Amino acid sequence: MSRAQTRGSRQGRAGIRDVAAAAGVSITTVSDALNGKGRLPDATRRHVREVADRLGYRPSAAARTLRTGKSGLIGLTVTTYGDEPFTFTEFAYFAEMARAATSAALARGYALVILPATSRHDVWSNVALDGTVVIDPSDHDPVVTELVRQGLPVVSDGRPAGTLPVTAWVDNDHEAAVLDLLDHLADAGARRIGLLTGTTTDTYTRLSTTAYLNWCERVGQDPVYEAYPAHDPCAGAVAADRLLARPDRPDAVYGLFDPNGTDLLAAARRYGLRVPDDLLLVCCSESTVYATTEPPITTLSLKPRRIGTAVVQLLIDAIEGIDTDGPVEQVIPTELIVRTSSQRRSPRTTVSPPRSPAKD
Amino acid sequence: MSRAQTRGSRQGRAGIRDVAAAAGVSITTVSDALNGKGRLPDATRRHVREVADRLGYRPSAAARTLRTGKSGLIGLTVTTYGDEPFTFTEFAYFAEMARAATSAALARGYALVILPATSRHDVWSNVALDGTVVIDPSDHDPVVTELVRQGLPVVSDGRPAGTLPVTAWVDNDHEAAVLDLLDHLADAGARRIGLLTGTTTDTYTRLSTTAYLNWCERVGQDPVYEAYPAHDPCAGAVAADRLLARPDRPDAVYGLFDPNGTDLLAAARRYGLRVPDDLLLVCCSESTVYATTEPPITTLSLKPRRIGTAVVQLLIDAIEGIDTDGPVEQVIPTELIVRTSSQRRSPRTTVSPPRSPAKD
DNA sequence: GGCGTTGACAGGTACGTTTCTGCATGATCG
DNA sequence: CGATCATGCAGAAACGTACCTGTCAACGCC
Repeated sequence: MSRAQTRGSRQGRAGIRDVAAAAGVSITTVSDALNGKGRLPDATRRHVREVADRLGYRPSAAARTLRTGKSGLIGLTVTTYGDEPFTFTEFAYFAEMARAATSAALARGYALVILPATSRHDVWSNVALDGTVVIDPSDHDPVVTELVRQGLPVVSDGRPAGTLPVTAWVDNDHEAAVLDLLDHLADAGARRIGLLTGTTTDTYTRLSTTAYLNWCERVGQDPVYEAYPAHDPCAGAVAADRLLARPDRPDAVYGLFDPNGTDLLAAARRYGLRVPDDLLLVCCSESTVYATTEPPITTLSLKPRRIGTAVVQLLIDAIEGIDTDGPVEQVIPTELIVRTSSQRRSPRTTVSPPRSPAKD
Repeated sequence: MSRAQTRGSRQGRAGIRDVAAAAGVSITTVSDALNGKGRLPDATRRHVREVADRLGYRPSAAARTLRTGKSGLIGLTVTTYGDEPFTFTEFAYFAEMARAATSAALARGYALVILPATSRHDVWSNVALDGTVVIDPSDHDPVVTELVRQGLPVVSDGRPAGTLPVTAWVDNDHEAAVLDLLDHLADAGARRIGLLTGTTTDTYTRLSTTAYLNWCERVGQDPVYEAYPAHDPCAGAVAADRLLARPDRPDAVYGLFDPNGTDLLAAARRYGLRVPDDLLLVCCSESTVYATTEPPITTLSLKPRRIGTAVVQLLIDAIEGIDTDGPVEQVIPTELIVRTSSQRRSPRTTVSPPRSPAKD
């Protein structure tokens, strides 16, 4: 059996060799013609392209990756709780962030691979990545360390704690956001502001909580807060209830996590507290449901779409060698979407307008 | 410069050659030792493994893929609206489905790549896929056709319309779900049930709408419905308002899309309609916020987690050659989560319990 | 003691690209 | 008119792995 026969009879996809043979040119010419490289007359280029189309030729991604060292794939690392990737409470944030990141990556010719932040590197080593986005990495994340050791650029969503050697990071200014928000509540007449926070040690929770404690110290208020494991969807409702059941019940509450708004609203109803008259409410959320709750709830948006886009842009810049020295930092402003729940004297009982389309 | 020097001085990752040299064995032995193949004494196996660890050896995914023809990557195709992948209204469903799919894939050693359902195959051909999950493919989806032509298994979430040659599909029985739901509303005393539906032609919308029309014909009710472009987050609120503003205002409404619950609730408040006394409400949603709205809203869950898991299992089965003839079909039962909004006479004013953890 | 048999490894090829190098051919120029 | 040079293309060497095909020793068997 000759080589030619072997080639010719290959079932499945046509290779670059087949195209070369069919077009009567060399492999080099085919590669150059299709990739727009080399010095070829337009006639040859067109001819090759046409033959390739006719044969339904698709270059092998694996071979290209092996040869060039670039796969066009970006890892999207999500924290896992138990067996499941990403937490329930992060849904809206994660979905929006991932959506923007996917979109930004595709626009630049990259695709996203969802990977868990487990240290089992058997999954990681099975996929050729050009770089990785890490969401809220822990202090000395072994995955990040390993990736950086391999020379891969790593950009984190969330300020890296400790000496984590990321290529770049994007984050909000969580302290400023919380302080601003607490001032807003105080302006609306809050005397004792409570906090619904998490027991986890991630950067977001930590920064937000210390910002709250600092604010309390500054204005001379005793901290009133309940912490619960944020990845447990039930625990939030229980913690909200506990917070409002305290003898030193707060007259305003900020909830750090997405579902806290409905949790707190339900708890307030149980205790006969009117919002915003007896209790001011704000929570950090990307969900649009809070525009149509009764009453609509003020939310703090972390702008996940801008974060997702920024993270991917920085990563691809690093991949494509737009080098900078030292980690690049980018701070995305938050947005406080003020609704009825945080305005003590509602100006008038307005008809709540339809949700806004959430443009950016 | 000798070859050995070239190898030795290679910056970056160590290759299988380096491991073989350092361990004093051949490349074959290293490959066999690490992959658990061949006939090697345990001593050699351990030795090779240890040397590989010491050198920080990670096999090249690209080379492995090129050699074996398997990449361990599964495409997750999402419909795009404009530039953005997946729609806003699908958030909770998509997030849960993707979460389950990711988890199931990882458990079997595969990773998910998010890809848009655009026909621009330049993105597709840049990544080596072992198979693809397609969410709600359109009638003669060119992407699906192309993938199948390449011999890749394709499993769709949603019954394929027309003669789309998918390997397998998973879906709910949407007709049965809608009929069941409408019966439930009728049992609760509804005399005229309205529908909030979409203008898109995807299978879900189409099947659900025709099921509604059939039901109306069967019980002799005039259909009362409003259709709107489901991918526009504002249009839902407007359509909900329009539906309740009609002269033949329904006394019960089913909303096909996730945000319809809050949209309808807000509209009902504008018109002074009490839920469930004046208006019964059900919507199709995976969101847990409907457990804590005022009143809690009955939802139809499509069980996206079970769908995501099933889709991935079927796909990997096909990839790994557990062949079957003809497309495999799997129907996942829906679940009607009955809450206050669809019970005309609420048995007693219960304290609404904390959200359930949504186990499956 | 010749002979299949089996264990333990080495050599070499193929996977399908990209790209470096090289070789003709004709054009340009001093 | 020979030297130089751009042009258009072909050959072949990688990229790093997996696996098929040996080879060589030791070993039991009649």
